[in-house]
Amino acid sequence: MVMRLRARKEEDKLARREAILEVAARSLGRRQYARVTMAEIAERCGLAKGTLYLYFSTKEELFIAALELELASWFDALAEELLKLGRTDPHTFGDVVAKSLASRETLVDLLPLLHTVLEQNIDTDTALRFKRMLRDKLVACAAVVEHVLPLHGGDGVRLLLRTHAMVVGLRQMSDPPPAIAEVLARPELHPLQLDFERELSDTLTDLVRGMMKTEE
Amino acid sequence: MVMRLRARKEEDKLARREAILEVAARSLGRRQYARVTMAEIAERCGLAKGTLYLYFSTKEELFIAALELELASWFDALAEELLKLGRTDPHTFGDVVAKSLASRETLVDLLPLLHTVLEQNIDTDTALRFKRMLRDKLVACAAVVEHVLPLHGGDGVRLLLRTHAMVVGLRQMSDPPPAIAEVLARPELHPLQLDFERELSDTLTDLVRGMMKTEE
Amino acid sequence: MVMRLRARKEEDKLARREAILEVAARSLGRRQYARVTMAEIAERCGLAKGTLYLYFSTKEELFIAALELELASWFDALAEELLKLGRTDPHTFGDVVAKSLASRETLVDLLPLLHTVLEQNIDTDTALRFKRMLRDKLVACAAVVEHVLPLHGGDGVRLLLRTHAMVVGLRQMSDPPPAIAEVLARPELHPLQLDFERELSDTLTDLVRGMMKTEE
Amino acid sequence: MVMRLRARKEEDKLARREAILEVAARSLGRRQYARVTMAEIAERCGLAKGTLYLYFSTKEELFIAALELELASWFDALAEELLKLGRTDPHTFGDVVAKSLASRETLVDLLPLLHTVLEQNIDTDTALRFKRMLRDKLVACAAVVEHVLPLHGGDGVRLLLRTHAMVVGLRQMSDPPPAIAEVLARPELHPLQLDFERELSDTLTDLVRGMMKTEE
DNA sequence: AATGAATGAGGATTCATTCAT
DNA sequence: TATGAATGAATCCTCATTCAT
Repeated sequence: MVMRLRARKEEDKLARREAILEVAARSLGRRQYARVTMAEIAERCGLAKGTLYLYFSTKEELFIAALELELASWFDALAEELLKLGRTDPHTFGDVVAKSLASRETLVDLLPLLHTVLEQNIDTDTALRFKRMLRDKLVACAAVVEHVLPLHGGDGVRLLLRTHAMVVGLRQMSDPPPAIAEVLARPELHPLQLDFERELSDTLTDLVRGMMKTEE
Repeated sequence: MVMRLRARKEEDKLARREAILEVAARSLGRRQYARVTMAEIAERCGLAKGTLYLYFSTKEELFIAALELELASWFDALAEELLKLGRTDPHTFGDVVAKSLASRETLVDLLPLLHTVLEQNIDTDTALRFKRMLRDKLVACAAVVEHVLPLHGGDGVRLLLRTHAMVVGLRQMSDPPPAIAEVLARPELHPLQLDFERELSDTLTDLVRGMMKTEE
Repeated sequence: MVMRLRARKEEDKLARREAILEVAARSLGRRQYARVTMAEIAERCGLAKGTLYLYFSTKEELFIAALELELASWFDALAEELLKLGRTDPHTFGDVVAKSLASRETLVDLLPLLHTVLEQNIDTDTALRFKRMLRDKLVACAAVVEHVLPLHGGDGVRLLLRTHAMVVGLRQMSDPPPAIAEVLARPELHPLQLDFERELSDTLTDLVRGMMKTEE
Repeated sequence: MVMRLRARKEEDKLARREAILEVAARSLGRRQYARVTMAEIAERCGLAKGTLYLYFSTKEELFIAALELELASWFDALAEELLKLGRTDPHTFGDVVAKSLASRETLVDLLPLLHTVLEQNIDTDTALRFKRMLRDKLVACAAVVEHVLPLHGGDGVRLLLRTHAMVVGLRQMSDPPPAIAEVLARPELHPLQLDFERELSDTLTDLVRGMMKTEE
């Protein structure tokens, strides 16, 4: 990813902004946030360090913008997919959600940052904007969820928040760094191994089942 | 917490070790791992920085040992409590587990570190020892879980891992730093607010309900 | 101060040049030179950063030109005023000079830069031009000074140079940044507080008295 | 100046502290404060950058401490010298003061920093401590000045403050960087050349004369 | 002539870790 | 065993200046 031209037009600048966001998200991978340096991102972008700061005033702003983008896009995609699905069952629902998340590696990498580092270093305005976006998308998507599953009122939001929590926790358990993966490969440690998509799907299925049962 | 004496005997050394672990765990709180410095821990212990390195060879070893301690103790306590409980229902189970976790702040603070930073910086031996401990406790506790709840075989382990995942995710969502808490206090952002214990309890209840054998 | 039009004619360019100089001088205030950025000056001018470089090839050139303007204008004004005054006494002289400087904040802000930063970063040509201007004005003004005060030959120049030195030193002592001003407000630190104009006037009065021919 | 040993004893630490201060002051010379880097000072000390921060928490603290040291020592030395002198005349006084300052290059280099950068970047506590020291020394020295010269009450402090101002201004005019010195060497610019000690001495002589004259 | 995006050298500061005492 | 002074790599960010448009 090399960008040499000057982004003079507004649309070029937006494009560059997004390009940076994508590079940043991909640079993170499963690494620690602190290990990703602005210098590295800049280099991968083919830009100078200073240029990054033309687009984002701090490292945190850069990453929260990346998360914002990914998150909004995921909510939209999920809502659309569920809408196409129509009335459905817990198993299918779990599958669809798990698959949509498993295919969005960068989102899943970014998500744990939110509470871990980003929220500790952003200003009120940024936080407010982000949280509002989150709330809007969440509520909108929750309505769709309640449309395709027979849940109690308010359980759409609840289910999505639980999904969020589950994703953060599961991802960390299912995708260890190579050194740990090697250790986990030993037969006696087999019970500690998890497949992200499969486990998320199963968990959601069970969870939805449990949330529906209450109904009667 | 000030320790000035020399720990000459083996038992003194162990006591000091644990004292350090406790201080470390409490020092973390809801802060970023990177923000907790070895200097700070040393000072709180009333020890010199160098002394910490007599007991733990790196910062990561120190924190993983702290987690190990907390985790083992929790598994044991939970197993015991469930055993006392005997055959039970999803709701009670959820309550018991949630309460036992909510009362162990330090464990809950430490848990997210495991995959986020600790596993990225420890050597194979430490990892192996930790994972083995985890497996042992997990399997033992899972047996108890399957004893008190009518689950399918293997679902005890599964439920505990899901609980682990849930705890990591939920905690981060339910205990934001003050600046974010303030933002979340706005009425329109109310849906994003969560109470850790209550939400964990409810989620586990629903999850267990969904996992239980249909008792036909 | 916004300038949007293109400066096509030579006179327009000169006008713009001076407009920039004025903005620059005013931007400095009592701040550190390093804290005044070219970006800030450009913005205050309503110009782009690059445009500044069409008029001045470095930041230092810009500021030395600003100083040059202020200084020349001050010398001229002072000479004129003294001429109007005619033969006078030390006290009146001190008053007049002090008042004329106190009313030229930007000059007084700019003056300490000369030796502190500007002279460290300008090329020989600029230095030569500046120094020649200074010499010319200085000598001319000194002649007037010797006309209104009974000084020994050569003491006009000497007095003006001493005034220059005094202004630089006094200004820094009499106009501290707010945080320091607050500290100085304490009663026990009262002896360290100075009023620029008053102190300059008194000092010059005393100095002239000491330099005057003993009128035997 | 290379220091390799560890300063374990309090007195060693103090010695090292002062060694650093001296290196810092000497590193400044007639250069811009911003051009002196912590890295350079560290290297000249034969220390690591981090070590500097064990002794001074910021660059500003380092330089203000250096100034404090020099200033206090100068006031003491001057007071002592004047005391030895006993009742004296303006000319001798000017000579003594000028010589004592001319022999303290580092003090004279440091002095202009006080108002230019240091006071813009220090916290209230440091400022207060510094100003109190300054006041104490100033008042004490002023008493001696009034003892050796027939001045009005309060004129001792006034004279010393004027001296301070004069020093800052004169030094900058009398010791230009080489490039400027070369320019000033031209015959027509001769009036702009000053010798620090001589000019300071003469100015003080005249100033004191003027301050005494008022008397009658 | 004017723009402003891009540059990139540079600098202060932090902190886990080492090691002389 | 304990200390804490010393280390030095590492990182974020700034800003004067350039240059493609």
